[in-house]
Amino acid sequence: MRRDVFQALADPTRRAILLLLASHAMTPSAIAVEFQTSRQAVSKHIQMLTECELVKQQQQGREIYYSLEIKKIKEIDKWLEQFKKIWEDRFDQLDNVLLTLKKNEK
Amino acid sequence: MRRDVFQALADPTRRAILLLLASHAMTPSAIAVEFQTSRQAVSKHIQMLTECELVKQQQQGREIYYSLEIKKIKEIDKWLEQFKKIWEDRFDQLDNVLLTLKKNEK
DNA sequence: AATATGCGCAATTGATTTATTGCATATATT
DNA sequence: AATATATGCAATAAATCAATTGCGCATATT
Repeated sequence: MRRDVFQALADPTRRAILLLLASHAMTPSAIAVEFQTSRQAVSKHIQMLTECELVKQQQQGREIYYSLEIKKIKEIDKWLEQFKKIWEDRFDQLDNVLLTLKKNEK
Repeated sequence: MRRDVFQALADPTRRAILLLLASHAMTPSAIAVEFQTSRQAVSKHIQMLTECELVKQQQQGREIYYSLEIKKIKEIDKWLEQFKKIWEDRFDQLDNVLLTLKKNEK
């Protein structure tokens, strides 16, 4: 079973759950009422998010509050940074082109 | 068929292809030799990346060079920004805690 | 103590994905 | 002109995923 952060983000419901949890911790049942799916479906999504460590839990009596694990979100950002170097470089190249054009105007 | 950027990133081979194309444009056959999969499998991945506009093509004779579409990568970054606000806020809160502690020391 | 609620776990089913195989088409090479 | 190469497309099979259903267990509520 594939269980990495990117696989977790592939599902729109899971992305929505992450956004929900971003503002405050919630129980699975509370999350379920926000969507059209069943509590069990949400539970499955949460299970995956937990396995990927995108979400952490805190038990309170019989309720379990889930909240966002920001560390992992940062990992995605790290992966993106590999590309940021490139797009900055390309902007640099574009800048150079513009500079050359300006010089030629003179 | 789900065909969004996040779904495209879910597959590790596709992520690797994107990284490959980040440095320079490549043909499907050239990409295929870098991995263990067949050319057709790579072709399928590229097809999906094209549909998501993560990749653009440029035909040169019978060869097709694929290269990264940086715009779309930025879209992922935009999605992440929703969370960045939160984690910055939480750092602010942490800063406040530290400040309070320092004040109490005095 | 009996009942209700919140939750996880397992089995099942249907949908979606991934990789393979085989083929067709267009462009090079000989 | 014949052959080789680069590629896309379609059909199929295998793997994976998502949602439902039904269950059991622990914690609240009455």
